[in-house]
Amino acid sequence: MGVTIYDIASASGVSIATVSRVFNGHTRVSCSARNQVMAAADRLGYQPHVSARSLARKRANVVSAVIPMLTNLFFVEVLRGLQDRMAESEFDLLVFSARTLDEVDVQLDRALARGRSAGVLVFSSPMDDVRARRLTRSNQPVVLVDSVHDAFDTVSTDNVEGGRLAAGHLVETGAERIALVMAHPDSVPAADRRRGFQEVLEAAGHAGLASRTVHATDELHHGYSEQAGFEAMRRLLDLGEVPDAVFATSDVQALGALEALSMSGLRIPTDVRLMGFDDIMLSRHVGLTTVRQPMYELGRQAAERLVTRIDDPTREPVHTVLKPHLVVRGTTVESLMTHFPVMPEPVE
Amino acid sequence: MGVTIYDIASASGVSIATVSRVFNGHTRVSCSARNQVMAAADRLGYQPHVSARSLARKRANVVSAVIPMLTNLFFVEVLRGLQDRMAESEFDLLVFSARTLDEVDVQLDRALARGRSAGVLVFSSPMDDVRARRLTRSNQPVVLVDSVHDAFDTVSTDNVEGGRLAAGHLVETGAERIALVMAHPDSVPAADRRRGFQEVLEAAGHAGLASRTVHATDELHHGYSEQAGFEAMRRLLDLGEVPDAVFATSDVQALGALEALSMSGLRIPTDVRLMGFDDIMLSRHVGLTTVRQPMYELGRQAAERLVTRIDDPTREPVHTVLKPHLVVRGTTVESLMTHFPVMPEPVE
DNA sequence: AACCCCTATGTAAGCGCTTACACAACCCCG
DNA sequence: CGGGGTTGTGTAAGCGCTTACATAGGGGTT
Repeated sequence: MGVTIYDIASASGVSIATVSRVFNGHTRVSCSARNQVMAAADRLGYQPHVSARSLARKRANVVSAVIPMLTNLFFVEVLRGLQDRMAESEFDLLVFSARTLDEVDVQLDRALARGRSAGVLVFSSPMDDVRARRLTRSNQPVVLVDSVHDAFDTVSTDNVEGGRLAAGHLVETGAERIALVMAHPDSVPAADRRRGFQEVLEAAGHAGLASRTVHATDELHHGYSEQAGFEAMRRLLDLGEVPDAVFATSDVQALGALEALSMSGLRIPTDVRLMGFDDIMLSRHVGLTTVRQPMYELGRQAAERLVTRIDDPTREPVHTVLKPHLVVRGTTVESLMTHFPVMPEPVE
Repeated sequence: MGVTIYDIASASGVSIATVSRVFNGHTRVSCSARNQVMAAADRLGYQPHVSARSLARKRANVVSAVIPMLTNLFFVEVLRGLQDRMAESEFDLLVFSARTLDEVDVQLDRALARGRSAGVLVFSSPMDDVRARRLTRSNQPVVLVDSVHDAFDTVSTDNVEGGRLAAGHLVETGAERIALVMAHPDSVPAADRRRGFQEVLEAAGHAGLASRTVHATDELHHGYSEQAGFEAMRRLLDLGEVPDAVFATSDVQALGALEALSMSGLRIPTDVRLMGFDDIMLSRHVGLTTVRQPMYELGRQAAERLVTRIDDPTREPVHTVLKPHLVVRGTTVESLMTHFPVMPEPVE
């Protein structure tokens, strides 16, 4: 059924070792032997058997990516970066996506299965010690994306700085009663964003953020969903005082908040300025001001890092931190508010 | 480094065959032996070696998905359905995404590599005979999604019907000068949509569609991009006559067209009605009228079909055709036009 | 011509698992 | 109590490949 190196060997009059060598470029093989083998392989349509190879080499030519919530477009963008980098390498990409945060551990198990992959990318998953030990024990190269831990390579965005950018922008637009729609407090990125946000606000003499903070809580996604943002915003409005600016710790939440605000008859940005975090594709179309994470780059660099580490598993962990950027659109600046926002952007 | 069945065998005082049997549920094993093995495996942290297993079983526990253009949110939705179904099975999912349509063949090659996977899902790729033969020769279970070919299982949407729905809606809204933004003519789904569209238009006595048809051409994506839609719309407007309704064969194209229209100072839907096809997430937020493909379901069913076929490779190919639905929003009906559209929808 | 070294190749031992086959122990029945 | 059928287990032969080691030539050197 399948053409094996034995077939090629007998068809080209050499031993299987030579055939194998040809297909690995490895050792020196005479030109004539190489040609014979190539010709035979071509004629018979030989393809090396992937599993046999991984077994013999003790190394898979696949890497795993564990991604929570493919519903969040953030991950889609990151995934693209990942894909693009991986396509350039010898590795294929196994995607383990989790519908809920609880499922992450299940998928992590699948991803870590022995012989499964040469390395693992873990996205946006809080790294408690239990999980970290699991990763360490698996004895595989690991790269964390959008979360940080000393023991592993990490690629993430400077979330504190992102929070600062957001606060700076809102203050500049003259906002007074600034509110915050937070994700689940366990989310480290969200906590960091808040920290930077608060820091700048306090420095600018704005008090009372705490009383205007609501948590988007949905058990499944740590608050990172439109629904959760919507509900959080409703709760915020129910508090009585209408804020004149809202920062949501992610775009999906901001979109939910947007719905809630406009349902309450509030005008954006006249009555309330609104901004998010990430800059997913949608935000451009909706005209949402946000802090851009270089998502594609996050994915690309993570892939890069993993490939490097697979090559040399002994080096010290490297922590890459990418800079976020402010992207000002209509939800904070009246003059930028158009129903149909900007020009299509060519794809990265 | 790795715990093998040999370790478990000696630790539990049985032979490797018994250990293997325990881990495959397969043959009858005595309760006591089973317990011993389980205990030892637990104690030593045994995990079966994935590659060794595939090699011995002659069957991988992985399936491949070849997906063009993860930039198009359509595929993201389908991918989610796929993922969800696969998570329920024993199979893990290898994702081969292509940046351009040309890359599809490259990725197909990787996906078809011998021993790589138990089956392959191919998305939205025109099936010429060359490709079909490649797939057949690879001798693997194959399921086509969003494209059709007699020799394989397929899961797709009734695109002709979708085209009819679109035309019906536009005619109903009283449109007179109806235009079409097509994808590359090689795209079978787009051609089908056009066919249904045209059919209804002619039946309703509308002539001249041909002269109001432009092709979104971008070499890389068969016209399925915002940019291509934008440019096509510009060309359409340059023709002189301003249409009062435009149907684009996909939402991404429609979004590009939307930009072009509003840049020309045309009001939507007052001056020009606009609709797309797919109903990607974005469309809801932008308020784009469209014909909804059940994308998630497309993915799920494709996965289902593949799993079934892997179980029984001999059965006749099955062709599943899902029904599209009209989704009316603000870009065709004035009264539905709100700046910030609808309530967040819970995720499927 | 004896020596050494280098290159090209072959032989065979795995990699960790599945599974056909053989066999021993046991039970039921006549 | 012996024959025939279970049932549980072990032995060993792969699955298709990589690779350490051995070996056979073929120079080049002294």
